[in-house]
Order: sequence, then structure tokens, then C-alpha cells
Amino acid sequence: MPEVQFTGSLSVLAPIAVAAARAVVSLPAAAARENNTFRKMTLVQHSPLFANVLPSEGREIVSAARECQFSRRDRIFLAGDPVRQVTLLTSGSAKIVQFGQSGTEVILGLKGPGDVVGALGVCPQDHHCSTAQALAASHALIWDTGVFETFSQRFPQLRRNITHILCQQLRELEERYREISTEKVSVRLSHQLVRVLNQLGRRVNGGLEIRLSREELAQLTGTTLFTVSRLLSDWNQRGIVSTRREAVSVHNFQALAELAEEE
Amino acid sequence: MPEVQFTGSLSVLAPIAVAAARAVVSLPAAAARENNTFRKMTLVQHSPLFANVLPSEGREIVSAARECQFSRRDRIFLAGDPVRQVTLLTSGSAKIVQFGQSGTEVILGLKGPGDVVGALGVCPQDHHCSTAQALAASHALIWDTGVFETFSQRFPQLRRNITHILCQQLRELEERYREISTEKVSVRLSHQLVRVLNQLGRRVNGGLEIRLSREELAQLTGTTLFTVSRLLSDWNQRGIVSTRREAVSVHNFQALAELAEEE
DNA sequence: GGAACTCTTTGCGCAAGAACAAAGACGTCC
DNA sequence: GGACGTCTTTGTTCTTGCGCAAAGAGTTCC
Repeated sequence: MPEVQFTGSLSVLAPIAVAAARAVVSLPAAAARENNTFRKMTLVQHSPLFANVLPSEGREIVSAARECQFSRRDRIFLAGDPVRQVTLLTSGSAKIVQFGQSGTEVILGLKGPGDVVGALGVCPQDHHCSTAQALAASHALIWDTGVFETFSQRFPQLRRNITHILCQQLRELEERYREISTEKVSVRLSHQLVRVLNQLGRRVNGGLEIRLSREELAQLTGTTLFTVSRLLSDWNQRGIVSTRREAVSVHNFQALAELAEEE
Repeated sequence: MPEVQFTGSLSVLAPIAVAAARAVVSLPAAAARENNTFRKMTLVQHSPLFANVLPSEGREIVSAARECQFSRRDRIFLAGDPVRQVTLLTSGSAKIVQFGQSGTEVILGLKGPGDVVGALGVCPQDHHCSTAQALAASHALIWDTGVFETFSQRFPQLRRNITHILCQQLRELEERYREISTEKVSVRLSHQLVRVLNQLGRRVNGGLEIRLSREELAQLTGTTLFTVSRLLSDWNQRGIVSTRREAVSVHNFQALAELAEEE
């Protein structure tokens, strides 16, 4: 397997436009580096962004990226910033939010490893209309939009993948939009939990767990943290979910899904 | 200008998968046909789908389409149908809807001349998850997905445009999602009116008019027709809009936009 | 022209859930 | 280990806007 060219040094040269992003400049031992490379490549190969892209091409594209890491709550980009980069999460997770007047916050989507964070398909001269914030310590590969655009031209499959990703996002948001305008809160919350658990849930002794606060669940569902808290407390007592501080886990996935039907 | 090859005959041969679509088989006089061609080409050239596509290429792509027309309320495709076609509206308008349980209907978006109706960027083996219905008598150009895919491969700009269109749609829905989860009905309705008027409003003696029923406005805004009716009656009395059966027109556009701020 | 249909208006009662408040649990940082 | 900060629970009150009903206005079709 050809050595992937590292860009740790490059990231020192290139201006880091991402707010709060710290370049990975710690120089690990060669073994750790090999290991990191391997992890990165396998992840990338499973990302929807690189679906049906040849491994050799994938490696070339990845080698042109620089690596960044984010701490929990770091902003990856801010609404209003010009779109300069394409960011592929390799670990951790992030939320895409918008703010209403009076500071109310809405979560438009969550991103996990293998997901592209940010405005795919936007004209480079456009501006972000959402803010992305890390939910946990995360790593990412970052390309400048110009560089990525060049790759898109050379590898048409890349652009096809982007189209597909956008389409997926649109469909999910359409589903959420339909729910928020027709279903009541309990149904929306249970559906949203199912979606989020499928996307980002982690296996924790026999159940799936998602690390989101009541408030974040409310912002995902279009309600208040109070209502979320009441519903979760209820479901907790009925044995459908188990609630923790800033986390919910589900053992009885079936019951959660059925919850939506009955109510 | 090279003659555009007509496909009126072709549409007789090709199986028409679109429900309720009637192929244009009336054979107009050559002059009318010329005129129609011209109208079609100028419209197409202004469609976001053909932005920055060479006129010659545009003509080739258009000549491979067949033409259909739809009457008001005709279904263009149904949720659950396999995605077989790409449909470009050349006149009229359509709504994209989804149904909740108990028959409640949500309008996810409206399409006008130059807009692509349907699932762009979906895998051909996928199925529609929305229904498209003509709001008025409409004409459209239709390509089979396979044919259109071939063009996308030959003309990369086409795929870039699709990406861009999807991105636009995503942004609009994100905006609507933010509004529906944070703003109250009056604000949402006034914003929605502004958006819809900009997209599909027709100049009617000094004002912009949109032909949507109270119920359709409610389905766009995520509320009931009663609430919409009350708000519009109020705004009508205050001289901000003028209401008609199945239509709203706005003379004081500014006031409508400001309405959103104050409340 | 008028019957039938659809769309719209308006009134009234009510419930879902938002807003607010206050206390309790959990985690963390000295 | 204890003080502080954040997150969560739970109670109470209150408002928005939904549900339903019934009358009114505008089309369409004989």
C-alpha cells in the first residue's frame, strides 16, 4: 500500500481560515502515523463522498487534504462566513445550527464520521447560512474549495456522490418538515430519536445511546427542553428509553418506533 | 438557427409512464411550431438547469426530450412511483406535496417555468417520496432518467447545475424549517408569501398576485386554513394585501415584509 | 337562472404545549 | 470535598392557534 502523503507540515503553511481549528502538528511516532493513515483511509473509503471512487483516486484526494481537530463546542464554521473549505469528519460529531432572532437555536442536522460538514454544492463565492459546531472532540480532513472543485472535475463520480448526498439531506429535511407541520411533539420526538440513533447511536451494553442534551433534542424536534424532558421521563418510567444527563439510550427500539404509531 | 428536432411523434412511440400525462400530438402549423420552438428554447436557456450550458448543447438536449402537457390538478408523479423521468416545466406551475397519516397534506415546494419538477439526483432505482401536482395547465419537457444521465456524463456543467439546484432547494427548506420551529404563524405566513410571490407572483395591475387557496397557503406554512384566513382578512383590512378567492395579491410589498419584523 | 359545489369567513370552546419558576441531580474544578 | 455551574425535573399558569360548526361568497354546470 503506497504511503499516504501527510500534510501536517502543509497545514502550517496554509492559512487556517477555520475559526478555532487547531492544526494537528504533534509529530507522532511512525507506527502511530501508519495506524492513523490506515484508519483514515478505511473511513474515507466508506464515506458516501467517496462511494465508487477508486482506492487509488481516493488516496490521492485524501493526500491533498489537511487534517484538523476540533474540541467539543469548537465552531467549524459560522453562518455568514464565506465558504472556503470542504470538511469531511473522520471522527467525532457536529451539529449544523441556525439562529432565529432572540437567540433561539435550531438544529438542522447532525454529522458523524464520514459525513461532509458544510455547504456542499454552494458556489465558492457564497456564504454559509448555518453554523457548524463540534458536539465532541473530532477530527476532520479539509480541502480548500478550489482544490476540491478541481478533483470534482477530474473525478465525475465525486460530483455524482455530492449530488446524492445533497439529495439525501433534502429528503431527510423534507421528512422532518412534514412531521413538524403535521405531527404532535411526541411523535416527532420518537421519530427523531430513531433517526438520530441510527445515524450516530453508539452501542452501549446492549442498547444504542445518543449523546444529546434535552435542549438539543428540543432544537432538533422544534419544541422546548421542558416538553422533551417530560416526554423522556415518561418513556423512561415505561421502560422504553433510559435517560442520563446529556444522553438517551434505547434498548427497546421496537417500542420506540411503535410509540409513534399509537399516539 | 438550426431546426430543433421535434419529438411529437416520438412521444407516441415511447411508453408514457407519467400518470395523467397527455402527449402533445396536435400538429400545429409550421409557423406555430417555429414559435413554440423559440419560446421553448429561450425559456430553457434561462432555466437554472441549463445555466452556462452552450446553446448548441442545450438544443441537442432539448431535442431529445418529449413534450407533455398537464391540466390543473393532474398528477405529474406519485409518491412511491419509481423515478423514471426528469421533468422540466416550461409553463404553468406545480406543487410538491407529501401526505401525513389521516390525509393531511404538506406542500414541500412550488415549481414554475424553468424549474425541474421531481427528484433530481436520486438513484434511478429509487422511488419518489413526494407527489407532484399541477396547479394550473402546464407544459413540460420530459427525459427518461437514463437519457438524462447520459447527457449529465457528456456535459459536466449539467451536473454542476443539478448540484446547485439541489443546494438552493435545501437552503430554502432549511429556512422554512427554522421558521416553523421558531416563529409564530403570522411571521411564517408573511415570509412564505414573500418567497412565493418572488418565485411565482404574476404582475396584476401594479401588484404581484399568487394563485393559491387559503388551504394551500396553510399547507405551505404549517397551519390551518382558518388561521390563514383570519390573518389574510386582517391584513386585507389593513391594506397590506388584497384577497380574492384562491388568490392573494400584494401591492405594498414593503409592508408585508415589515409585518414579519414587528410581530 | 338557479342548483350544486367548493372555497372562505367568522364565532366559540378547548387543549397542546410554551413560558416561567424553583428545586433537585450531576459533574467539575479548585 | 465542597462550591459552583450546568443540566434536568416538575409544578403552575397562560396563550396560541387548532377543531369544529355554520353561515356566506364565488364558480360552474346544466
